[in-house]
Amino acid sequence: MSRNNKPDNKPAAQITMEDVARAAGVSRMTVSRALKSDSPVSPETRARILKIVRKLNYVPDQSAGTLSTRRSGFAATLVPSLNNLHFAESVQALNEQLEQIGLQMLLGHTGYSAEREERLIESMLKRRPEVIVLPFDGHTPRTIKLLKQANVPVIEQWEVPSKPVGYSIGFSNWQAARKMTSALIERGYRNIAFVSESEDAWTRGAARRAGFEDAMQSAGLSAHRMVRYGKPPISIEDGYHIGSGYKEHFADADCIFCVSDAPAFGVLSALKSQQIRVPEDIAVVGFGNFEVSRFSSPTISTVEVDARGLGRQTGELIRRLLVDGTDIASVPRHIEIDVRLSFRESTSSM
Amino acid sequence: MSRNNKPDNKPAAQITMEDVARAAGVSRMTVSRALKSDSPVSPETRARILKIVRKLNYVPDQSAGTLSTRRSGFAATLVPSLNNLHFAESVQALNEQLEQIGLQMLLGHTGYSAEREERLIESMLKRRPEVIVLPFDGHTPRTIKLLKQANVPVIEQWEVPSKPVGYSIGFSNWQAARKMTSALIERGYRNIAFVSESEDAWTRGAARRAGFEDAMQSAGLSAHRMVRYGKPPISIEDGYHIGSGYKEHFADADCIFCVSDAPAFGVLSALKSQQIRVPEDIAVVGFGNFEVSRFSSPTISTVEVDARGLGRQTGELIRRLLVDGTDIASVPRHIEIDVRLSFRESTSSM
DNA sequence: TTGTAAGCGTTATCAC
DNA sequence: GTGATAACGCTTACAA
Repeated sequence: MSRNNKPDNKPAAQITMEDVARAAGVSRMTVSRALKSDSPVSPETRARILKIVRKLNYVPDQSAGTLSTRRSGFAATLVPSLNNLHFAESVQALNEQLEQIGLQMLLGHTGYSAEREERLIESMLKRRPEVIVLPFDGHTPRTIKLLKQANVPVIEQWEVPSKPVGYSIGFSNWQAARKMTSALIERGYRNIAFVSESEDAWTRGAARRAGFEDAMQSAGLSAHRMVRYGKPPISIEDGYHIGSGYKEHFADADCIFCVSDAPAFGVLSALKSQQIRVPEDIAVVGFGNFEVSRFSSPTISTVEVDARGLGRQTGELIRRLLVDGTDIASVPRHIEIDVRLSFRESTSSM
Repeated sequence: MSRNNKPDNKPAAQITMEDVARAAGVSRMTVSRALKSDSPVSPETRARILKIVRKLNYVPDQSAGTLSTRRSGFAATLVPSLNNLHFAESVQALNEQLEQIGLQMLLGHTGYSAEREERLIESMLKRRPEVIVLPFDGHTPRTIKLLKQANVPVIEQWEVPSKPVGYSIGFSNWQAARKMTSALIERGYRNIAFVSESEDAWTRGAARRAGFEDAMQSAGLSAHRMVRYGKPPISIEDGYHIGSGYKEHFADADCIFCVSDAPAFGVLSALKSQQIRVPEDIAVVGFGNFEVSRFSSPTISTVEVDARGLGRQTGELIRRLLVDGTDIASVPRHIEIDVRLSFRESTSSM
């Protein structure tokens, strides 16, 4: 689709370095140097130039700079969805780091779709990002090819990829869910149900589900109580809907393990409105440690994941990879994010 | 801070249009035309060129394109914080629209700081955005100057600016809070307290506070029950903290009106843990209609704001401004977003 | 410390 | 329908 700003389709002339140079009676190069704090320019000329820069409100055109230096200053960043405080927080923390490094984030959301991810990457590559950050949720073969050909560091987040494209930062969702499930079994729960999205192929939600199944089967228990509902990201409302079907889904269950805190809160809400007591009648467990689960009543047991920390550490990894003076060979290929189980009021201690 | 990818500091050579042209036995221009669907190229040559493009995995460098066409394809977008589902949803909705128009979002968060906003705008202007979207929370004089000089459409969101820089889309926070307060008074509440951030100068939170005060005073009631706590964005946890000081703050109040749903949920949680009944002992009201307030118990009365709709309509406004074929003079300078009061269980109907 | 010249990779423009 | 040439605004590399 074509765009224009002016009816006559001629963009307004911009103020260029040449204009500043002329006004200051120097060459473009001197202006260019005056704007870089570490370049050799006499203090007087620099002062004079900067004064003119301010007077003319000159703003350098970074497209031209990029073309010349072959450094875009972009960090391509993909998230599954912003509509999830976890991802939003990690993006915000990462963005704060990027600003310090002098990188501008290019943000896109995949909507948990590998095809959308492929399109986004394709379009972002036109901007020549210096690093690519994306969630590990399974990529298309073409995505992987594009990533490798981009010839810049690739960082996969939120998982421990079996076949990493480049760097990775995260934790094993399978392990985490398995650990929580085992802990629940240890606390005496036997008929645990699992709540997750309906279309979660390749997502980390599916890994959690598999971890749950493995833990149950290893303990000789049945993992047949599976409720699949709602497209990713599964919401509070989806959880409420599921919880409203208590008799159908959970009549013989003693615990409901949800793929994230959002549906856990919704399930809790639905159970409450049916006068079903938590944890006396049935326990509810989430995943992610969203703020809401610390203040609901009862508070929700969950798997604590430090989203801000993940974002911040991603930024630090990028700094080590891109900023001068680091031995790139010494940078770890994977950074493990700790998760811990947090038992609160929605499960009984038994 | 300087960056490099390679130890030798020489970026890898990229595949250029020239490479494709050579392989296809045509000139660069023909390749360029073949890649634009609406340019005149014979079907055969186009097919041949596209085949080579795919084989070489050629990705055009948009920096060069931008330099030539003077169109960056960027939409600078600022939000106060992503750590707020409202903003996150509006950003996501806007981003979906932008993709259709063929614009790439440049995202930054101001953290409710006018100085940060100024720095962000300054840095984004280097990318020559074709449109600038930002929250109305009061700008520095320099920010306003920068915005005007940018010579592109500016869209302020979430308020009805008294002195708009360009276009605007939103609603009057003052009016909305005033309306809710009046409705609460009509329902019999007299000693209403207001909960808001501690440092909210220039923010929309302050406008809500002022609307509350005006409504109280107009009704001959005292607006002295003000609790200010937590930096923006005020969180669930801040609300919990405030609610925990029930005796200190709310002993003689009959209703707590919170500047957003997040602290309202926190207040509710704290009251519950002190065995204070809502709405029997005291009512609680929020602002924004976050998902959580529809599923808490009791459900929270609030001012409904359609964040996704605001994002979507911002995108539509941009389309009208930038896409060919629209008479720009016919585009409204302000788009009003409807808000409605939603009374739920946390207030009694009286 | 400053300047000159030659690109960076693309597209607008004008020929043919 | 296709090509040659000249920008676009900046920085690298080298010279003075």
